[in-house]
Amino acid sequence: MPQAPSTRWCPTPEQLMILEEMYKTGVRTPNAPQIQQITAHLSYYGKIEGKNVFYWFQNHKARDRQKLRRRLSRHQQLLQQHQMSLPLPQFHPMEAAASYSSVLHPHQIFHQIISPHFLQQEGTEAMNLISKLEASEGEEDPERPPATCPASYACERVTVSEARPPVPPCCRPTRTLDLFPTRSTGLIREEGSTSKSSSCFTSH
Amino acid sequence: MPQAPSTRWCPTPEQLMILEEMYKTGVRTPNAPQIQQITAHLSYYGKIEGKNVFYWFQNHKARDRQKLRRRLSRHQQLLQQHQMSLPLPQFHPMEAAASYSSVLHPHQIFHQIISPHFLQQEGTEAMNLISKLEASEGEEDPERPPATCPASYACERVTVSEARPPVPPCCRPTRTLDLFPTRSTGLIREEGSTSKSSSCFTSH
DNA sequence: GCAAATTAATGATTTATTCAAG
DNA sequence: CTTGAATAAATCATTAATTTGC
Repeated sequence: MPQAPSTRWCPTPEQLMILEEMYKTGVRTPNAPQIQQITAHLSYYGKIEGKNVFYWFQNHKARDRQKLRRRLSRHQQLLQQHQMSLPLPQFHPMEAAASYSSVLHPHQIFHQIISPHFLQQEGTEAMNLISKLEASEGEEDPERPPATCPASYACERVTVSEARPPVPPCCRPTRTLDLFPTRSTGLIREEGSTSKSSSCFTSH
Repeated sequence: MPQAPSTRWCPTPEQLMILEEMYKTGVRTPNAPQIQQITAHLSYYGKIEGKNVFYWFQNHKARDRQKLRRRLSRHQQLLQQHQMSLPLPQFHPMEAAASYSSVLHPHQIFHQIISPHFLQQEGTEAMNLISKLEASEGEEDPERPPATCPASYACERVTVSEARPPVPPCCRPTRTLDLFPTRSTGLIREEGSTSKSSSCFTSH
């Protein structure tokens, strides 16, 4: 492949890595001299112009903000939805929230089966942290030798599993799965996409 | 108690299969309700808690990224060797950092070069910069729907594109899983969609 | 073949960052 | 400037694979 004209800058992995490092370090809107300098360094790894550097920071910063905004609005929606009654038969708050907008991919989430217990466990993580901090009494989960639960985020203790016997490996049903019904999908996007978190819905 | 305590969750093949399917489909960071739901379903196949699901996605995602990064840096090295002929006037920290392989220590790297005057950015100058830098063709647009990938890591331009189709029918266990929908959104960013195929399927 | 010894995977924790709100 | 919220990265720890000596 003769390599098309290549109308625009295509950062090499090294360049990208360096730029991201700088971003992490705090660089956001480098001024002309800075850009020059950066460009000079990056040019070692491949063709690049000052404007590329400039645009990169502009875009990166903007997209970062955008990402956050999205997360935020999603989160808010989630909170809001929690207070409303379920609009649709199968549309749960979380789904609605998660699937929302900007990304235009309303997909998400496996709704369907949402069992009743769903709505009651929202207490979660806050509780977790609190109990953790208070070093209260261990409730369920007698045997949790060390650190008890999930550190920061994680999760809520789902008690769902207790509804069913452990199912020793040898007894596992093999045929099984019946899974999720489908439709929705997962959310994708990237890591942050969904509203955040695995926890936290307790409003704050 | 003859039975060893078994300190950590050991996913059953079915659970693993389902989780991987979900991952492939795009699920990356399920939020609490989603985790609950997933947990509820998976609990049918064996003991499992919400935190296990949470951790699984965290780890899987992280290791996927890690894998990609590793591939990338290898690629970089190759590229570098190509350019290695260029004499270096002086080896700057950033270059050194960038050039050395996978696990680089992020912090510290750029501090020296940048910190000093770098952080004193002046917002207003941005516009002028464009002209200065000769930003002739106004391309990039800061706020753009994430149709593509968020500049951030995103494009770590992986050359390995592996947009895989939703779920190849042929690979689905016949009567078992019925997994999900599968609709790929193709959004996945940095991590390729692949999930590792786990080795744990056998035995258990 | 089969365990003890090693090594590879991967579950679980901890630590650092990021942006925004107060 | 500090704190809140939510990770992602780094790291620790255990389990499963495998290799190896008999």
